Amino acid sequence: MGFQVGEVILIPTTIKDVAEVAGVSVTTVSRALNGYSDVGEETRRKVQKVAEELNYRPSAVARSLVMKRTKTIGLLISEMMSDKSGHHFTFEVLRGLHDALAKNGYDLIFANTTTAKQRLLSYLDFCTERRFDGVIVMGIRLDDPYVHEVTESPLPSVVIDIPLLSKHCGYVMTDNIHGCELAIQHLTSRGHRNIGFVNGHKEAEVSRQRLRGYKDALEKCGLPFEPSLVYEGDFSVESGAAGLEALLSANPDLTAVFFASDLMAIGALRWAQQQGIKVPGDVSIVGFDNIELSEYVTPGLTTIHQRRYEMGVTAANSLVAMLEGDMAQGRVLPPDIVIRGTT
Amino acid sequence: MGFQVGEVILIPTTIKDVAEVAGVSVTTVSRALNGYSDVGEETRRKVQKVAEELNYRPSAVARSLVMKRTKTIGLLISEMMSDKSGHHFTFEVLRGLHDALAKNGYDLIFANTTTAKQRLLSYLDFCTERRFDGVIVMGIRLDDPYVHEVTESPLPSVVIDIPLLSKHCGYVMTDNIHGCELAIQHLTSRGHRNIGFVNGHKEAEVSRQRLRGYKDALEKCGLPFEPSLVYEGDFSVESGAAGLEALLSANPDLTAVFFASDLMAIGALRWAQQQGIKVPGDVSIVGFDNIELSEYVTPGLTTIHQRRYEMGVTAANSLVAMLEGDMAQGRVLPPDIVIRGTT
DNA sequence: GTTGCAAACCAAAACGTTTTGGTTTAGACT
DNA sequence: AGTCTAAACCAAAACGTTTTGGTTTGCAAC
Repeated sequence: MGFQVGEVILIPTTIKDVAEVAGVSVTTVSRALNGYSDVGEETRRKVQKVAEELNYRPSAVARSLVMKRTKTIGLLISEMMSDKSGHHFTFEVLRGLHDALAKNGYDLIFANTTTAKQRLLSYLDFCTERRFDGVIVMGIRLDDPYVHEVTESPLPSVVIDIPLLSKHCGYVMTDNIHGCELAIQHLTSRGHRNIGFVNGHKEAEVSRQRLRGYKDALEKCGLPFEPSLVYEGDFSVESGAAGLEALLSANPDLTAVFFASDLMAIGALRWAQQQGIKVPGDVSIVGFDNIELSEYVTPGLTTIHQRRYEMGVTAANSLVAMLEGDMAQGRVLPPDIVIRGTT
Repeated sequence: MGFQVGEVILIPTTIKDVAEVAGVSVTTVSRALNGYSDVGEETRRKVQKVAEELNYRPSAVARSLVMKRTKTIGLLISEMMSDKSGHHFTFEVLRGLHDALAKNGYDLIFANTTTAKQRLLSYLDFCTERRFDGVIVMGIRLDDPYVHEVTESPLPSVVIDIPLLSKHCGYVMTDNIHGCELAIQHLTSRGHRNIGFVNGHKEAEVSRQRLRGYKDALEKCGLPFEPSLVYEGDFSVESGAAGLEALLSANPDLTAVFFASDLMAIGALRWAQQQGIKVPGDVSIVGFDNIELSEYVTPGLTTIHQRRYEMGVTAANSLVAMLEGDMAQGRVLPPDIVIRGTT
């Protein structure tokens, strides 16, 4: 008897123990500790004292079973966001999620997509086994079939960076269209007319949006859209360098390039410096994300800031609201432009 | 009846449902699905088929209650590691932890130290309520009283970066002494004789070790230890700059400085460049950690690499081993030196 | 035609809570 | 003296599993 972990046996006090010592029923202990009104003041104090003395901690497991809610939220992250370079974006969102969830009494359980694969379960099955109250979905590729199983299920979910809205599925994302507009406007205001664009891979919804934003912004500024000015990268440092090289050789009169991620912009910046191309002298560079790195490269990277911590908080609060009966919502956060040395 | 989340009611199939449809007892369903031998082949197939059809997923909650183990590991991180700059170190360790735990069927639950504070519980009480099977402790200040409550309790734990070893508490850390030796040896091999040291705050065990390592290495190289060559920072970018400034003004003949973290080294590097001090021309810089950033600053930062992902994996495996009855262990991982442009 | 044994199955207890639907007691009102 | 009500308490059911200690059946061995 007791809680078996390894060779050790932990024996946490149960409500029964408290009841016996206090000389009342378990019902009374439960109701006394949970603040119900049908227990006498004296009895309540007695129970509290005994519970304190025995160091009683109600089992979340037992409670979850009978209450039919676990107060746990699953965090579904794809490798895309949890790989070696994922931290720049992911970590801050995570902090926001955690802080807001903790404030509401929920715990966050990691369940990156390998967890499920390890156990040969679909994400949804995994969530069902663990009886999560809700799920946060993050960095999922549009072509991942399992993710839709989750977002379409009745399990309440909030998706980050894909605008999926249904009865049980809300989302949070940055206003990418406006972000691109800020970037292009800034470049044109500095006199640039030939502005290239290096996008992320097209399995990401944000890539679609940013391409659209780039086009819209050009139009707004009265510039023509030129397909040869667009390069499809994959968000990585390497593809940024490759993108700049490709665009420059195809368009020698290019004077500025907008990148769909800071990591790509930084890759391009390094490549340019190695090639003796001056930034911003020969070519100006604007990134997207405002990761911490962008402040520390030389020259500092001009970029579009995403409120990552706030995205986490918003997603968490949105999910909690759904769990309390609110409608699912889509929330779009405004970006800001941060002007540094590359423009 | 059913699982209540918000207004929605999810009704997962239970073992009872499967039993009824398959026309057997719940005992048989349980034993059939869990591979026991006292169930006929035909019955087993029948049960499996029905379970599949009804999409049955055994409740981890109910199972935890009766099995007296939750297959969950708590992750205790202090603000120190989960603040805005924490990701450089924390995220990789996290990945290692998660990957290794998932492989063993354990889930990782975030419980940064604010979680507990929010709920007015000690960390240990929080762990007890959630009935974690074990805990990973990370980035805790030496002077945090609650952490010792955890590591001294019978709850199996593995601490990262503090050498606490007892019956139920193991640890994983980098060989800081050797790391410092690598750094100092590298600097002396380049002819430096006056080598300063900017340490982290002294509430961190790693700071103590790195100071010791710095001293030992000087001695090994036949150089005298000079207290005025040591500055106590706090691991932050700002304190790195302040450290370099202070050391330089107190010791004009300084030619190299070793920093206890990359973040501080980078702060110093930026400050130096702003002041027109050439790196590595006027002063050489070595950091510690090898965070991703250190590769991208200009010039690239020479630093001591910590195997962060491996630390996570090692800690996780160590904890799992303890849960299976092994002794708690202390494991020390070797550092490497990464030579880049600042030396 | 017992006895013994293995194979296949099952009823019930246990895990630690919350909640439902009571019962008991004491005092107030007729 | 009887009825009603409110306050204080409690027994038992429920949650969904695993496990213990069986029982039943059929067949081989004597």
